Amino acid sequence: MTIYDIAQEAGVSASTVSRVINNKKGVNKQTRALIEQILKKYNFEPDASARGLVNQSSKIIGVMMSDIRTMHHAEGAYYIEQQLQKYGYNCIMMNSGFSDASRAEGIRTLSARRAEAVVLIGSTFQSEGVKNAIKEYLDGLPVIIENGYIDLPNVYGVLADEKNGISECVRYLLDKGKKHLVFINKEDTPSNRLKIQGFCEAIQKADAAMAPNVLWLDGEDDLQTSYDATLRLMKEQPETDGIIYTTDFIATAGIRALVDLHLSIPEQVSVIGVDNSVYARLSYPRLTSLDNKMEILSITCSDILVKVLNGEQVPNKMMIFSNIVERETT
Amino acid sequence: MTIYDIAQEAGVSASTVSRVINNKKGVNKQTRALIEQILKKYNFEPDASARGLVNQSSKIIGVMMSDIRTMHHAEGAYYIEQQLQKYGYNCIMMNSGFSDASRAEGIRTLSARRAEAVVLIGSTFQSEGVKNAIKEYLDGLPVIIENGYIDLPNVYGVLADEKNGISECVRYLLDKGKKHLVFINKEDTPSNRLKIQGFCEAIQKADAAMAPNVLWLDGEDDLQTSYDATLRLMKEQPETDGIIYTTDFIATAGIRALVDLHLSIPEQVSVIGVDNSVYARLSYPRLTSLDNKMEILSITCSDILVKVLNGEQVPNKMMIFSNIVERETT
DNA sequence: CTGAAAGCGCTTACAG
DNA sequence: CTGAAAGCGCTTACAG
Repeated sequence: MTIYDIAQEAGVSASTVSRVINNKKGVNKQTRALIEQILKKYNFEPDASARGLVNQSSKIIGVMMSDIRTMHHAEGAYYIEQQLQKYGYNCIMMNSGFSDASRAEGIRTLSARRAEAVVLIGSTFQSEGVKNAIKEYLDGLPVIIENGYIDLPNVYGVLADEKNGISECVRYLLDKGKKHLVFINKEDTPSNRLKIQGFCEAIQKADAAMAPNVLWLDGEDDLQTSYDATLRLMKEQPETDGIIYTTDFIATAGIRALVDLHLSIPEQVSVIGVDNSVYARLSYPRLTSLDNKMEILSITCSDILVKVLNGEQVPNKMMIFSNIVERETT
Repeated sequence: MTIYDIAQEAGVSASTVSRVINNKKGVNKQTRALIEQILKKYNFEPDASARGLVNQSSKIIGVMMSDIRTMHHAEGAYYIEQQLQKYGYNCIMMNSGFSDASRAEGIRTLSARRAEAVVLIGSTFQSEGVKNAIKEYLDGLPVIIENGYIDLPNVYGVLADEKNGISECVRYLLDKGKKHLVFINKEDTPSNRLKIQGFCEAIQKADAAMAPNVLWLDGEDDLQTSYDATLRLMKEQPETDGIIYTTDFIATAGIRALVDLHLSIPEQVSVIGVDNSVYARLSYPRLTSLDNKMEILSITCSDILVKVLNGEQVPNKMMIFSNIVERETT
């Protein structure tokens, strides 16, 4: 069913039907009513491809993340989609995985779809490969990165200040009288590197003699790996009295190890996670966490995107401050 | 940049460029090489809208869920997208919220986009409103519902057998010698109704004199509500020795209430959740859970969708069996 | 207020 | 092996 079928049944031309569909004025009242009635009768929807073609506007936004099963990515995608829907945009979701090749491929697809903007969710998009793909396929198109930034005129970044956030965590633990802090990391991402940097700087500023103690997890099963590593840590370095985990998720497993070792939390060992996610609330004991404000980050991304699409001026780079949410583990 | 620009630079017609782009044979080797080189030079991607228009195929699948921030919905969306990507399809993600009106609106949009199929993730899409929207806007188009079914020739459903699953949970607890079971529910969804039905039937089959004890939670904050309700339950009905929560998520909060009451788990009270999600593993103690096999469900949905798109014959309705995964709470 | 015509960017018989 | 032409379903000046 096309606009011509409707036109024929109404005894008018396609032009008139188009005018009615698009609510343009200058159509006879009777005619308009008749056409509207026929439109409704068939639940006719004009073909978005044809419309996009003639209007040179796809009304499509590409939303790319490594894996939407990661809570934060889903959150970002949610806010973006909800916000853009209001403006008549639809979102193509792309789970890119973690390789630059597949990300470039996704960006290419988005270019073929004539997406009007692209949102990249996660700090891992901050890579040379992605930068090149943007230059090659997304020339001039607005690109927003959630918790990341790439130095290109058409790229906008909204970042969480995790580096200072972690530094604050260190100072907070030191203030509580803790002396032997460990940072437990997992995955080498720009975001995690900043956290480690914040950890090391704060330690060294507090006591130049202290060597920052950073542990890298390595294994398939994040929870099991974190549990095992924490068990080992407390055996090999029993003086440890404060642990910062790079995410709440792995922190919960580490806490379980401490509980199983009958260490009292926070008296003997304090624990801090990152994300202030639902995991922090579910944890036993409930987990103190660095809130990197993903919700605000996500909403800010949406707002910026809408502004860019409306041709408004926005800063290329913004930072949202993180803060500590205290619970039972400190 | 269009196919004509490429054609001009190569000194050929658009037809030939199109042939090269689509890997059709019958193009001079030299010409093909030249065109390919120019294509690469500009990173040219043919406009998907124009292609879709002439080919009468959008290569777009609509993926709709109430809220992708729900872990299960994200999982479903992930598998669908990954699977379909292999076949050249892209997915439009729609967070429909919970009202039939906004769902109908989303389905309408998908129809305008000329989506070639629609996937609905979650049992709540099993409603009259959605059924009507499908009839009105998606006539004949394949629709797959994850964990739900609607009786329409073009609708396919893959369901989790949660009813029997919960019955099994009841029998399992009774076998452990538990005598006073409670089912704690949240939200009135088709899926939850089946769980309650499974609970009641199993109780009454075991002992016709026993009155099934079902509690409905009501409140904004799921975790807090579940915590409070569990506290109250144990005060008012201290004989309770087995609780089944409708999801792992709310179970974790209930467990915390039991822990705070210094009740020993599972000796005094056994607990079972549903979903076998990551929450069950994070819970303290670790939560026994009814695995409704969301991953298999999601993968099965993708497979069915691909088959339907390939014109293969598939059953309209399938059921995946649930089973209990034992952990520390039983 | 209305319609014929051109054009958006592509693909595909058809003719050569 | 190649190109001119028609057509996919729409919108929008233009003329009346």
